[in-house]
Amino acid sequence: MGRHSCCYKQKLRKGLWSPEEDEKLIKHITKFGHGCWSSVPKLAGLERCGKSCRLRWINYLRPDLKRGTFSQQEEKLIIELHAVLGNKWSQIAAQLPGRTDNEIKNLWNSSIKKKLRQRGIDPNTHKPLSEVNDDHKAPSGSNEKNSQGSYQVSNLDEKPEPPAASNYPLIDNPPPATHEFFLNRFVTSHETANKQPDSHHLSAGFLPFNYTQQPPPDSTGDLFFNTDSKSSSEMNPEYSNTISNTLLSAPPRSATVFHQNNWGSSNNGSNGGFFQTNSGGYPWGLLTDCTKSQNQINATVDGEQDYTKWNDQFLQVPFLMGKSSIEGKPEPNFHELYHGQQGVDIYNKHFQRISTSYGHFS
DNA sequence: AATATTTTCAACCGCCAGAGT
DNA sequence: AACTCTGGCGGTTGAAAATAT
Repeated sequence: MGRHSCCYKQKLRKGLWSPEEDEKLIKHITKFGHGCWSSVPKLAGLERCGKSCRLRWINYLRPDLKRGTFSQQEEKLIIELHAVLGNKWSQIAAQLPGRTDNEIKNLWNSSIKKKLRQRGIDPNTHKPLSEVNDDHKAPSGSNEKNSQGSYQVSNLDEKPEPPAASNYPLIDNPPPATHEFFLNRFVTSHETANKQPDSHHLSAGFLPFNYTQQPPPDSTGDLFFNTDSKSSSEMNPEYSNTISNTLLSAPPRSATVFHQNNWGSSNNGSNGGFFQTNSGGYPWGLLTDCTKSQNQINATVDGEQDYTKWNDQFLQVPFLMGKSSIEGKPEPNFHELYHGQQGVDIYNKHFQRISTSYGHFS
């Protein structure tokens, strides 16, 4: 029953990765990108399944991970996001640059949950335990529900008493838990991203980074955000369809393999380009796909494949989820925000993948 | 110092959706 | 339509590390 095919293969190593395996994987991806993960083990000389390689890279080896302990600000943000998104770890991770969903999930399960309970908050509902279970009397700390039905959480590392010790409220003036909250929050907290002189902005919200101007005519792999308030039908589907494919990987930040200069402009020389193709540079990420023959993959190795590159600015600015009108736990609704209309699911999917990818690689 | 217990977190598992055949 | 393959996700496990006794 339904085990992943890779698990059937014999002689595949499991368990912790050795430094030698790490080195092989790093060398391979640094040089060739991951392409199709299922082909990585063979090409990299690893006795692992592709899934294991992917996980090792995403959660541990990719160079843009922050590592280290979480700051109080990060913990606070995780709690806020969890209150709205629930256990959508990948979506939460998308808002915390350099952090992985696995890392956040571990933090939540090992630490934050406990802290919240100690402060009388049910970590599942984010309501006082007294409301969740009549047998539990919530402490008279700083986490009481306010008049709007939300609660405030003080610094979780502080002792619950006295209430005045609350030095960072969870949400200053907590609105209902909808994505409007995120719109408001991030627009203000990242407003500098909107001050780029050449930026185009969304009227209904924002995507806080510069967009490409127009895709170069010969580019096939560029990310293209049309920001001229056109409807989705006006957005060139040829380019929009490339979004998910171009955002799966990021270049290494290591100075030895990554040069900012190669990222800044589109390959037709115009400014404002985010991604660059057809101009050599550093292979990273989705260089190949599973539909290519081995010869084509080899051609990639020889440097004939288009490379997708990330703009460093993009990597540093959090992505934003769109407003959702769905009641209860909302789902990101990118196209509604972005295009002002519904029914273009592909944009939603792209958005989610972008958001996730951004979280993974920033 | 030795042992027991608890915590951390890297990795795995199973499921799902999408794409391709 | 049914099947396979793949990537992605959230839940869970268990070895290693940290802490308590």
